[in-house]
Amino acid sequence: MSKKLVLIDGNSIAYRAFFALPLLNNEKGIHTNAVYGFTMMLMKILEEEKPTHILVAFDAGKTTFRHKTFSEYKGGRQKTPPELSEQFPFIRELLTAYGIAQYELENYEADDIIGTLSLLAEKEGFDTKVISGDKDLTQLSSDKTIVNITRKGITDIEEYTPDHIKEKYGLTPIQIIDMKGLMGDASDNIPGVPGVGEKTAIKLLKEYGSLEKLMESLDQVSGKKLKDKLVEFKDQAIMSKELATINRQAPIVIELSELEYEGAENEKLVKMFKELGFNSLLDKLDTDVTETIELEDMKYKQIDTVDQDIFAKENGFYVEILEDNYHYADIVGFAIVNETGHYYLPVKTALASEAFKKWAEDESSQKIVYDAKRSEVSLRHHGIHLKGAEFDVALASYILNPSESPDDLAAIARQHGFLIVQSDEAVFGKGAKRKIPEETKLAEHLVRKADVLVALKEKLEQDLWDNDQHDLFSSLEMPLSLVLADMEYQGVKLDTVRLENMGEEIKSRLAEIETKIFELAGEQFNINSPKQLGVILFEKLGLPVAKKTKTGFSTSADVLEKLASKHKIIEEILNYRQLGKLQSTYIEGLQKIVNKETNKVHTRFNQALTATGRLSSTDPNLQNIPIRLEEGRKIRQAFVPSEKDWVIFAADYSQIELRVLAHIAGDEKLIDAFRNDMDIHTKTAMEVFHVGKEEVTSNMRRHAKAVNFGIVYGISDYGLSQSLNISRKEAGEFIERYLESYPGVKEYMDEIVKDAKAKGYVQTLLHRRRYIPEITARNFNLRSFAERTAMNTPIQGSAADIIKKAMIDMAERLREEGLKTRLLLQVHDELIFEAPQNEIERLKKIVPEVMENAIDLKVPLKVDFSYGPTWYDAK
DNA sequence: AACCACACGC
DNA sequence: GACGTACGTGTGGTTA
Repeated sequence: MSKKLVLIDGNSIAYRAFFALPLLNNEKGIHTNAVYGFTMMLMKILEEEKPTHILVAFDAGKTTFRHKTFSEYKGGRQKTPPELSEQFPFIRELLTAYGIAQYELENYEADDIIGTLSLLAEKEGFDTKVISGDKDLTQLSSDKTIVNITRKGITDIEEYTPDHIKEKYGLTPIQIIDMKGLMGDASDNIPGVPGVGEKTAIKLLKEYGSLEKLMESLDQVSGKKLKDKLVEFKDQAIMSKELATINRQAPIVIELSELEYEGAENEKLVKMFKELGFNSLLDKLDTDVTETIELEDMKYKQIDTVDQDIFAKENGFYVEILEDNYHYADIVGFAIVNETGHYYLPVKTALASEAFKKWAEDESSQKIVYDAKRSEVSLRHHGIHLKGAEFDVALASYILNPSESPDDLAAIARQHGFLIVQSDEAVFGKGAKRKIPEETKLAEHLVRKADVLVALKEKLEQDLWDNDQHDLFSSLEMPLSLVLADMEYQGVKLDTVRLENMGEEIKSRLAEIETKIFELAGEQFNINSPKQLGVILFEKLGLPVAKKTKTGFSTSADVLEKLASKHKIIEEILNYRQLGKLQSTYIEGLQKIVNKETNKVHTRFNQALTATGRLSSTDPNLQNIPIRLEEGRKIRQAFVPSEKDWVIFAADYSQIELRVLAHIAGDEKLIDAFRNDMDIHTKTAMEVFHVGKEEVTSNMRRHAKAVNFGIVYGISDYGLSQSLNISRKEAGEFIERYLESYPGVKEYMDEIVKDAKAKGYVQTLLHRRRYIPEITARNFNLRSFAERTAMNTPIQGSAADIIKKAMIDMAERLREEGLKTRLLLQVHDELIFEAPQNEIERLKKIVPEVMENAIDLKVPLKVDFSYGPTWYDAK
């Protein structure tokens, strides 16, 4: 068996983890982010690399042999933050529990230990993997040694093989040292040659091979300035190279055989993880350890005849369905836990029982559930209308922290310290192996879940009160789940004949385009393969390469559009892509999921997913049906009312996010613009370009629109530059001018960032929260991203609050007025209904009225609507 | 099965 | 001195 050695640069990884993750605390107030990140990284490495041998190297003292060469080495470095220093003992302890060797050596750095051991390992025929956050280590890369450098965070890595280095820099691994010698390294305070950066260094090395050879042939170097610098700083360059060179002959006493990895001591790890509060990592450990020690016997009663005695005023009620998609899925079992006891109800018993149905439909009997909508919809398929589901643990958890994404009840329970439930994956298995276990195992699992629901409710409800979010939960999200359940259950009717015809037409057009493309390319290939397409375009046809992805040439639409004038094939490919997308995602996609008997599609709205509070839609996603291009928009002709002589009625908020911004920021100009119902993009163009209304050109309006878009979505200057195809500098200037134009907005942006820093979170008009720990990050990008998030979330999130409120109000109004009209879909700022012809006149009044009055802002909300025989016509 | 590149909506 | 840049869903290709 081949031998595999993993060498980890301990200090570097700890640093990376510390700066990449927010400052987590465990219960005792000890900082744990670096330990957590380190652990995640270790778990990943152990799983992916399956090393036979492993070692973590640490830097020893402050000074090393390099300081003799250059006393300023690593000078000017900020000292290690105490929040990080205090975590090193835990990392050491963690490694001990993992049974992983650690090593440090007086006068040497971790680099040198790794360099020495990897050389030894090469001689002994090991395959070696080096893990670090420091690119210097790439000089160790060889055909036996691969160097992984963390890119962002701790788990995203870049793999440096000699080939990759060649591709990236055009250099051999050894030449990396020469490069450092020439360009220096600010972080280690290695001076290099002033004025020589990466580009110049690479150029010189490609020409002369090494620093020494370069110095021998200095007279041949082109460029007087460069030559002078090289002459002047020759000695400094040579010293820099020496500093950057990893010592591969360090006096190490440990032997490779001592590094053998024999596996972790799971019990120690479990104990440590618990102390550190790493509950989410616990179940990644060997499952028997965590679960056998955690779970004591759960006493429950299996119910074969339902009688009144098993119900109470407040009940934990768990409805189990194994499939992801709960429409038409089989219910697997039920559990009820209340003051009278713990009960497991087999499906057959429950569904055949009148008493059970009566209880489920009894509003006054309160149920604490996990995923109310899921439970409601699946019960409705059995003729049961679930009522009294007043506390949904999944929704409560989401409201408390929308950025967490627990994937089952056990995960939520664990977050709150309840370790009495196993994960669904552990009980049911995953992927192809997912199945219903034997009944006693199933029963116990379900009863545990119902049990923990009751415990969680108490905890979560208190947290909601503490955060002033109880109203958001009980008056918005809970009632909304009922509205959404109705929408999903109702479904949307498709004209499948129409869909089929469109599919036929597209199919023949695709075939034509394909023929043309093959002719133009001079050969046949898979147009859908970016890899093959790249070879054709950029190698065979020799088109200029504008952008590369990490796997090869980029062939994305924005790249291709720039090549359109260079070759006729481009236009055809763009066409092919467009039609192919319609065919595969929309025509075939919808056909795959439509109910063959009713011709309806039943999407699922995920109410507990996005960090901003928006909904999402899956199977099918009905929130991304084409509209921008006419070709695709026609897909909407296949969305029709489910009853004869009904119509589709669509109503959308006009500029809801910018109106929300006007309100939150209290910007007078923006408020004024909306009160006067101005075209906001034209208005913005007038302000940003300092022109009158008449002088606004379409291009100015387009730019202004993109800036408004950027504000709403929190994009960066880079993002804006991409969407407008302008330089980043220009984009930055646009944003600046925008903020000058609307000083109230500028003030809001500054305040909200400050506020987020102080509180650690931002919130929406209806108290939806989003925590933004990265706001204090030292890493510029991480922090910038966090700042944009802080600015954007209250805007987008409040808009989401408002439309959710409108949905609830709308459902209530339709009920009150006894209308047959049904709400079918929500697409972030619009609501889509199906309605009988004879209700249209009333809807024209009611819908805008309800939507516009969902909330009271400093500016009016404006709703546009339209209707027609298909969704397409409702435009 | 997991990952990527790409494309659709807001 | 570089980082890598609204979000979410689904598809086909590729690789493991």
